[in-house]
Amino acid sequence: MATIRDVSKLAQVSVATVSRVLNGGYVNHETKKRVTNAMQQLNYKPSMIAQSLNSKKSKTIALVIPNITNPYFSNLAKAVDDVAKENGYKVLLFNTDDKDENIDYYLNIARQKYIDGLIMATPLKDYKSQSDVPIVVLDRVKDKSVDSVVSNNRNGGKIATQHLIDIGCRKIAHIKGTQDITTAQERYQGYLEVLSEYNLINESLVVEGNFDLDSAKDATGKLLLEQPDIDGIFAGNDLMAVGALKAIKKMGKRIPEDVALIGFDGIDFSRYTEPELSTIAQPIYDMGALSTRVLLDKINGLSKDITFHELDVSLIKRGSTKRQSKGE
Amino acid sequence: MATIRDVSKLAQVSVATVSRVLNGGYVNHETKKRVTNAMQQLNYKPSMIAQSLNSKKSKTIALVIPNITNPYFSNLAKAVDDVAKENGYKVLLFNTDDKDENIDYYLNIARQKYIDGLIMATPLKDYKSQSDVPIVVLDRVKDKSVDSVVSNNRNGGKIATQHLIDIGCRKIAHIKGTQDITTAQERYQGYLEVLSEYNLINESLVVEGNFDLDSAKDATGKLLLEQPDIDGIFAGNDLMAVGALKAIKKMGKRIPEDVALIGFDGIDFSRYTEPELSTIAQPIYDMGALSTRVLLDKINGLSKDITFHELDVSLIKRGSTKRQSKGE
DNA sequence: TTGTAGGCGTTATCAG
DNA sequence: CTGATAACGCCTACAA
Repeated sequence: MATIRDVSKLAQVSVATVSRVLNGGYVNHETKKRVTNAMQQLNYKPSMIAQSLNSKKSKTIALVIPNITNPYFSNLAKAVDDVAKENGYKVLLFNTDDKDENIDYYLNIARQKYIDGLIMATPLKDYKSQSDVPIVVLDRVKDKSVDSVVSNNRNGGKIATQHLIDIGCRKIAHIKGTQDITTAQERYQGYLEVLSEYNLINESLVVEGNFDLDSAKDATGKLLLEQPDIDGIFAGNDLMAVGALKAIKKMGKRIPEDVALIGFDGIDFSRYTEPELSTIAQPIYDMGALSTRVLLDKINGLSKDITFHELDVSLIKRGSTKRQSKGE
Repeated sequence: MATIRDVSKLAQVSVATVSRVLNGGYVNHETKKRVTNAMQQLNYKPSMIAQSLNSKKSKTIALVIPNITNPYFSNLAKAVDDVAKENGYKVLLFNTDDKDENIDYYLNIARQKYIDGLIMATPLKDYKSQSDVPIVVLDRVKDKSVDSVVSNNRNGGKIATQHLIDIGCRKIAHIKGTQDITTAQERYQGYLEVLSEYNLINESLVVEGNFDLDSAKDATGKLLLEQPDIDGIFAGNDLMAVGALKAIKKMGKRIPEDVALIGFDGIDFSRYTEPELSTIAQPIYDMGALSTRVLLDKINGLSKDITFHELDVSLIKRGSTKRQSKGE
């Protein structure tokens, strides 16, 4: 590993000069050429570690997510990585495994490695942002003391529910997500709001799932057994919608003829089912990209004040809600 | 940010002593207590960057994958992260975006950041492993000069094909993956081997997909149009199997009655389809975990020689191949 | 335009 | 058992 000193010797200049050609300072054209030649001969690349030690910056950001295996988060990661790369930043992956308790562990590592900033996409309640590194959070509105990027979940819940009503559903169930997660609350809120407009609210139509397939499958199975006349289901996310779909089919009901079904997220695999799932698409990639940009701006001091971005969701109509507009 | 010097002052000892309590050297019990107290008061955490500068190690490994969005790789990433975390290592994410040309870029970053080792899960042809950092590759057998972890793709191809035969298929098509990828070649090989045993080989039954859904859907559509009597399809991976499934259904054929279908990988979503997909499951998590362990052993000098691990795949029978053992 | 020297935070060596 | 001090590789005044 060639060091700056090796280069300086070979080029017969001081290390300061080498450093200058590296970072763009005043340096004579000729000597500059000598230096770059030397660098190439030695295949010299500056040690980012040494640079970090005195700049206290690392040109890397950390992405904190509960589970990279979840398509929602892997898509997010892709976006973050893309934007980071564009700007010469690296991405350290912090997969919390849904263990929010360990958040301090990650925060400490961030400090110790001079991580320049964090993107937190974990549904963490509240952590005292005692840390001094810039942070952007996703999907958390509670505390407006942090920069955040969210999508309009409440509105999404409304759109989904309204869509079910539009295609003729009158007994609409909701498989809600874990309620300590704000996004789940909001989607539920949206659902309630629309139903109340139509005087269709019925508490027994709401069950809670775990944001995963199996919990939703079970819940839906029971629900359908108790109330066979349910004609529409809004699932809190796509994964649960798949679970619901399986339960519905298992009972011998047809989708969408007997029960219409809509999910939330707009994950790729919502297209894999039969029928394909209608869903409320979140601009996942955009959210990841935007939060990264916001973070980088923070890091580079381009933006000083706390920002709050809310992105729009959109309805994707597919087979699972495609009816011959029976009713209105 | 408290430094070791701050601690040393507060505890009234030299930095050397602080360093000793940190790394476990001889130090008097009393003074040790003073030091740890000081550390706590100051909320001192050693700078990993400074440590790295000294040791030329970073306690972080890099994971190089083509696309984190692909469930295969995100599951891999999870495994790598788990094992790394267990051992106090961090994971830097290198998402190549299928651009293998940039591999040098990543290799350089690795050098410049004193990355301790790399896990390469990209279907790269060959790169001169001129780098001196330990590397473990996944899914590449060509060159046995590198440590590698693979699964038995050829055998998987055989098992899949044999299974189709066992349930009575006689005209078995194969949607193979891009053939510059060794794993795709091997699966294809396995397919051919079994068919040749039964004298069932027919070149017109093989088409190439792009490892993604849509390409496979198109390919299968055409294939089925030309040869309506195909009664079994082995897809090169699960994603393509989903594509095939859609094409089959679109033609009004039943699965598995008219056409049986089997995929490869064992990705979660192979359960989301209707019927659920039979598949050859790779021990993805195990592969990721194992390769990480191999890498860490390399890093810590516990293993000096080049190792080659081949893991077994397993047949998962599900709805898409469930027949009333018609025929043999 | 170029060189010298001090500092970034730790660890390791070598005396005491 | 403890304390100076030199490295690690780079950047940045400060001088020249």
